[in-house]
Amino acid sequence: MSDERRRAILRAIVQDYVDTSEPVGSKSLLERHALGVSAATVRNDMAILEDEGLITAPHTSAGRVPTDAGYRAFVDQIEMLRPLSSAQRTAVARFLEGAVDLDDVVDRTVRLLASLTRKVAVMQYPSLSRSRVRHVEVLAVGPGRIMVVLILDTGRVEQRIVEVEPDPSTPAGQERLVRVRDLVNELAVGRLLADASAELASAPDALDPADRDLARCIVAVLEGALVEQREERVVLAGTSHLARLGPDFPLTIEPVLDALEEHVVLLRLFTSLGQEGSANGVAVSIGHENAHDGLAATSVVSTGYGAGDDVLAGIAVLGPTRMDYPSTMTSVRAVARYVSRLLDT
Amino acid sequence: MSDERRRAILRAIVQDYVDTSEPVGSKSLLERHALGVSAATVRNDMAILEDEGLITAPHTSAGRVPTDAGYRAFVDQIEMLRPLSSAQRTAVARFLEGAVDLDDVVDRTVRLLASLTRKVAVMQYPSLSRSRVRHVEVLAVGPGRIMVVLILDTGRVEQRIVEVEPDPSTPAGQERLVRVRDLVNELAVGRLLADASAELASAPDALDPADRDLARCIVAVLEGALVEQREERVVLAGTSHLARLGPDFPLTIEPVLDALEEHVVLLRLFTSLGQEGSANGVAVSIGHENAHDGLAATSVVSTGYGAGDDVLAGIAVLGPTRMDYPSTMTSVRAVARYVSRLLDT
DNA sequence: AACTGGCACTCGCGGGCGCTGAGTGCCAGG
DNA sequence: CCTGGCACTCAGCGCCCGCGAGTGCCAGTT
Repeated sequence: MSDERRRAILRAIVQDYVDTSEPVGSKSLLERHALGVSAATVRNDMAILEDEGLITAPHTSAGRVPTDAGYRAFVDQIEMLRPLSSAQRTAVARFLEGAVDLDDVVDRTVRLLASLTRKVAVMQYPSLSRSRVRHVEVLAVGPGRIMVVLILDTGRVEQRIVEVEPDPSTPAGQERLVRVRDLVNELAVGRLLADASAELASAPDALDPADRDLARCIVAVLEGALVEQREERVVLAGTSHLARLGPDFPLTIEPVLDALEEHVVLLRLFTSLGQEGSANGVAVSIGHENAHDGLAATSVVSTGYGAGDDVLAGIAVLGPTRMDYPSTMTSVRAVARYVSRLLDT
Repeated sequence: MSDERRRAILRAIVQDYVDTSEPVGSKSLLERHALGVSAATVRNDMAILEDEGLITAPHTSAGRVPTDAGYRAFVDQIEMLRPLSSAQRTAVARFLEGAVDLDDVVDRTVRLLASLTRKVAVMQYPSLSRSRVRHVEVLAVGPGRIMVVLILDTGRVEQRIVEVEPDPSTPAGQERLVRVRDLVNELAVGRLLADASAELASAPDALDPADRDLARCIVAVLEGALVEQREERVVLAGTSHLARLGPDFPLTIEPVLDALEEHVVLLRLFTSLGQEGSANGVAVSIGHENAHDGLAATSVVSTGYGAGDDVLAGIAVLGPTRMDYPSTMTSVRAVARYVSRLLDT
């Protein structure tokens, strides 16, 4: 029956522990929060919370500290996020305003988020698979080699050089290139990369045999680019904030730094974004919930961003499990929205 | 007159301190090194070395520790570097062998160097200014816009989209593009980017007026790419090794992490490479010698690499000033040589 | 049944104390 | 110019002890 109160106590413990970074005991809890009960009652509830595995005592006769599961419960019961303060909001807008190109947007965004949250910020470049084709260009470079250039609406440009038969640098070859290029553009422009790729799969059949090989080759390049969405670049900032991780530094910071260097690991942070964890559109992964062992002492707050409705890529913040989840979630969400709006133009 | 002996003592102090990471005293020095003199003599010499600012005592009645200047003197008197052990050599070769493209070479190299030295490795992508032009392509993308693609012999591809008058997508415009492109290629292919740029500066004059604007435009793009050599990408690995920096972590690691995030700072590490500090071709920057304040507690060992004789870019290792300079220098030089050979093919 | 006040118990943390040992500077003698 | 010896310093370590925050449990109240 006192379930509601126990939730409140858990919430209070998490808040105090985040504030003070010291284990919190029944008495000091009452000093800071006006729960309507006595210390003894709080103690009893704490004992129950400990049985449930939500909090734990580092030593006998010390206060309690939330466990990963405790933070999880705390995060799950968050219903609404306060919006950013207006001062912060203008700071965000101002900082992002000056960006000149895509690289600059990403760079500024990730730095902004890092300094806003005082944690490590991670940002994925807009995903190829979710962006649309703006133009495909094909050109001959040297005998027997062509270059395929793919321009996407996010401003990304991908190019690849491939060998091809027959020699495209002859006049006849040139003509063929133009023909195939026009066809490809007609079919692909304006579509999602994935859709375009599917659409084009059947394209070679519509051509006369001489052109088929060439077209297949171009399609293969597009598909290659699609597959490489996994190899997306990831940018990060604010690693120095890791220095505030805990008192037992060297042990705890080392695996984290290692993890941050593995781009594969970083990209995996964003895989679960489809599900949209909380109702707020922000996903939180706490401590051991993280796939990578090196991140067992950290939590990741992530969300997606993108022009319009499409989720192009992910953006996240990484910090100690002992973090101010609500405000971090607010910051991540706000920055994601701003950058989305920015990319929309 | 005992100058030679004092040098030997300094050398011994540096070696012992690097090994033990504890201040070294006169007595323990004699236990590990067969200098032909007594402890008292060593003490006297130490006092002199301290007066010269090469060593310092953290507390009264503690041993001595080398200062930045002490390390400098130590490094300057190194004459030859031992080559890599054959086991290491095969490990290096094996690790780099599997690289599939330029990105992979850089990635593997920097990781290799980090794990070899157990320090942070920093590597600059091959510099544009030192690489040669392989091909220039120009194509119309949409009305009034052309795309200039620059292919370099290091495998890099740079592209830029620019607005141009008159409209190049008309048949006449197409012809113009081809004409100018052929001219540019004729003049630029095979040259260093810088040379090509200079050569092309006068090119527009040789064309009839209608083509001039277009040619100027292309030249401007080339020059833009040249200027951007400063914005070269830098890759790093092994940041987790920073955890072994010193006992007073948070204070010392934080500014270093910050510095590592500023690519401008990292690039500046390589500016002095022209001078070729030591006779070994490896440059060392110790503690406060570093331009950036955040690196005051670290030393940087750097050298250049590149296909053939040209120095394309830099590669470096960053670690605490208390490091094994000779072996670090050996590793850096060896890896630079291997990667140079690799790029030469 | 649920809450409260009280009580006995635990134990981490910080301060004070004294010893030890490595290290130093200096001096007188070879 | 080097050496052995001597007196001095002081950081680090181990030890002890008291404080105080925190706990669990129990008996009493509502």
